[in-house]
Amino acid sequence: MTEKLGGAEIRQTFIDFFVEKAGHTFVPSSSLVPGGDATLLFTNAGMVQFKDVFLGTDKRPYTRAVNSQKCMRVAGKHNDLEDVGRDDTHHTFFEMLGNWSFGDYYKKEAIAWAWQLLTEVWGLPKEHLWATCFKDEKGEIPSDDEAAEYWRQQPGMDAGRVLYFGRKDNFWEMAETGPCGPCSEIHFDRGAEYCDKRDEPGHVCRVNGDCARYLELWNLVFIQYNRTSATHLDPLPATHVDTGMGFERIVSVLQDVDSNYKIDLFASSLEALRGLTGDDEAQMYANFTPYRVIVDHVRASSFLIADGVVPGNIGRNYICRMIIRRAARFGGKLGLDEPFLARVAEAVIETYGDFYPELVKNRAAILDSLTREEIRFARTVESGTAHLDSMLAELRSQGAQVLAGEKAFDLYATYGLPFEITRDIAKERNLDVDEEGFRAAMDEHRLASGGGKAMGALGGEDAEMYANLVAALQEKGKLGAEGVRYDPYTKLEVEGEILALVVDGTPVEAANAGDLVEVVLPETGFYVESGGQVGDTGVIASVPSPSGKGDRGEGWQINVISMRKPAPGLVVHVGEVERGSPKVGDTAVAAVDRARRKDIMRNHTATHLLHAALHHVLGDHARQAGSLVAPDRLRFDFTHPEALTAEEIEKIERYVNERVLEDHVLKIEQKSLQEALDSGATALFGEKYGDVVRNIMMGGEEVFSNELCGGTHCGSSGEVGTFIITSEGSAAAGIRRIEAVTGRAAYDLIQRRFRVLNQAAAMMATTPELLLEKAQSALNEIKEMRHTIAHLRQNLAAADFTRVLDETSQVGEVKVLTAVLKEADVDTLRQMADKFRARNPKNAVAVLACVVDERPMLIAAVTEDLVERGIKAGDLVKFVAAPLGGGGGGRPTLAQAGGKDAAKLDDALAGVVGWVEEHLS
RNA sequence: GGGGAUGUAGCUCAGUGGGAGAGCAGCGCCUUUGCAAGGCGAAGGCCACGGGUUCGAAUCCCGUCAUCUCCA
Repeated sequence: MTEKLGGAEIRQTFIDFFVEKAGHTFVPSSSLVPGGDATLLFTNAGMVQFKDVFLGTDKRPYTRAVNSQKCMRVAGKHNDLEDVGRDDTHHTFFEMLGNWSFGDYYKKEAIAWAWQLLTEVWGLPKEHLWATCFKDEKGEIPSDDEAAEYWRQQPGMDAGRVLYFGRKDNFWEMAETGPCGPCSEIHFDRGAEYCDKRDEPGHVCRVNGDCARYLELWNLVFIQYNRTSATHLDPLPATHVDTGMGFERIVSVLQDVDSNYKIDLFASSLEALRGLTGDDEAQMYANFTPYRVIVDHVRASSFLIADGVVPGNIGRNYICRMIIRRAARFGGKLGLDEPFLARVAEAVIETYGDFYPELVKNRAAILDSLTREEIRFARTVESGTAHLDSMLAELRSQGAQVLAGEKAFDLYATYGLPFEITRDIAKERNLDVDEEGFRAAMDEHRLASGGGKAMGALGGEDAEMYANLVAALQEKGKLGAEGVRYDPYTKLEVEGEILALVVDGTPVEAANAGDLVEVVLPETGFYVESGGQVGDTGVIASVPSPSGKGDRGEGWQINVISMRKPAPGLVVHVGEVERGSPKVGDTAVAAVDRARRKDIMRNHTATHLLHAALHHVLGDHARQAGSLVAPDRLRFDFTHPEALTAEEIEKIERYVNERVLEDHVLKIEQKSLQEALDSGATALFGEKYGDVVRNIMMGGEEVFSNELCGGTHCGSSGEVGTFIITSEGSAAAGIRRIEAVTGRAAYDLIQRRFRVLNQAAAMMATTPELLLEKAQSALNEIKEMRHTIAHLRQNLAAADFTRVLDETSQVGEVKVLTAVLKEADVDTLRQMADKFRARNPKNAVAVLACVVDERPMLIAAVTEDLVERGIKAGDLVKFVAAPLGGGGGGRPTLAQAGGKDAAKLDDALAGVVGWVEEHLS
């Protein structure tokens, strides 16, 4: 090692080595969001984007590849997020360097190149390198002597440094079944001084040991088997190489530093952070954990946001939030209470932006999302702390010392207050928190949330049947190597022989009327649901044979209701047999429902226009996060932090309609992914593209829409017709959803709205233009009238009341008033009762009644001195209401009741005097 | 996908089955040399939405939606 290489140079020399020396194609890192793999939360290894190549369901135009893949390892089976940053080796986000052979070179070349790169290009001392090979401890799988022999042949490699290990270390499997094979690892001996177990008696440093002296640098996987069961391996016809080298680790070795966090790639982030805390280097290393946590997490979240994963409360978005909040929390430990993560993120973008341009492109979104999340978190902590305060106050009043773990968990699960913060605050007040109880409550919660069933089954068990079906048809020459020819773009109607029929998952020779059947044709124009665009429907019908006129009666018809791709190369029409009985070998015409398809095309083209409009009106951060293109409507989810204003919605709608009226011709081209991206096309994260992509552009000279898309589109934007946004709302935190209609649906909507408007205007005896004013004045009038009526009622009731005020009975010195005030409502009764008590502050009881909607209502008022003598308004009013079929209650001095039968009101009131006599003590 | 919490005046929130409230902001008048402020007054509410229980629901029950939050 002469001169230290920078991290960026190390990455580049790796790529250049394989591109220049060995003819590899450089393949850019795929998104952190794995395309088309629902079993995976994040891309966690270099092989993710090549998985289908190994499985044989995807082909690439190259057989040798080299890449540096963005990876996230967080959550998943082992949630070790809390540990990241506490040591020098773990990361949430990291890069994985790899070279790949798809049925091309194998062990000999892979080993030789690896050796050459490490020792000659990077100049690692040969005597410090060790290699491991596979030897089955069960003796069932052959040892990989071939690889071992190649290792021994490398210049400067000593045979004593080639070791064998068993399945755990040196046999690689993608899953319980599928491609697998032995692997070979290269380990680096950093020297005895790196051993961190020197104090442990009996410790011996060794490869695959447990101390820090030996580092696994590079894993070369040789895929040569297909595992069909736990005990059976078939040799593969073609063998592959899959290698992976943890980037941060190799950089730390080449730069000779004792921590992944001391490599140059973290330097500017740490420096930015120190600029905020004021620590010097020594102070930082003395308290390195918060620094490591923050720079790791900011790097991870910056890359996530660049790939469209904004902080939120579900799935990937939630992970992003968790990472950001953890970083913010550790910032607190450094005394950083104001939002600061964006400052660190700037350093990350600076460091990584050259190789990962998505960071630069999404700079504003990254900085903004981080700061917003920090603010949100601060708010959460503040309100959580308020809850904690009241809990601690209660605790203290009970003289307790320890806050129950359950309560601490409640704070966390319900109000988002992290346990550590709870503990710290409690500590400040000399109180303790039951951590064990907290963990127990957490486990219980995990169980209650139904852990584990989040991942749906992927690929039905019938996949094999369909794969066999394709193979059989290809063997018979009925299908080409590519399988069913699929062209939804130019052919809406095709004619062909029925190649297969499947009913209830079994291939059949013929189907009958009423059967739900899957139909395989040599080619089809029916679109299969993809990229949000729903599949086509239509009709498959028999073609009368040219000779016989008589088969008309034997003709059959299948109504196609959906489409699917159950296996690579196979497209099936799912439909119901309407009449007749289709047979394998029959000639058929498959025709897409054209009107429906045209509606879909309008909506899809409109979706692209909408996407462009969002960029134009809201900014580049508004990116697609989901889409549905159906015949009757379109739905579009996109990243945007707040609700749209009415003006924004109007602007967006106007922008789309203007582009429609300008009638732009759509330019649709097939080109390489790189070419498309270079031209500025928007690649949607989560979508998966082969190397040749379909690029759709609008705008001629000034392109305003440029997307990769496999969907079907109008010839020109004018065909879309009117575009109307029907709703705007929230789909998830940080994600807004717009629904819209076009063409026929838009016209129907307009017509319906016009009808309502016209009818409403007619009803109000005015014109649509003046309707708003008229409605407003009518509402004002109604309000005024209500006031007036209430007022008049009160006056009437007051007059009534004055009339009956003196018609009281005496029970001893107690004055008892009962009256029915016909015009009153409950409010008025209450006022009257108050008035009565004001006039008779002592020794008075009143029961007033009215009738509302033919139902009796009662109010009883009792002066306070009588309450002490046993006359309670609640009891009294209950007594009166009972014969009316009701009940009541309230405060001792004022109570209210209702009943059902107003006719008995007088009788019921007549009982009041007796009741008072009885209860007065 | 599942658990918990919240939804009341423009804002922050109180209100445990019977009169929908407070503070702040806004409006009017008054006090004050001015500022800061103080006093008085009026206005502002489908108590998220939809069902149910009840004589009676902001309040209890069920459902929906939205926001916050945790687990996966």
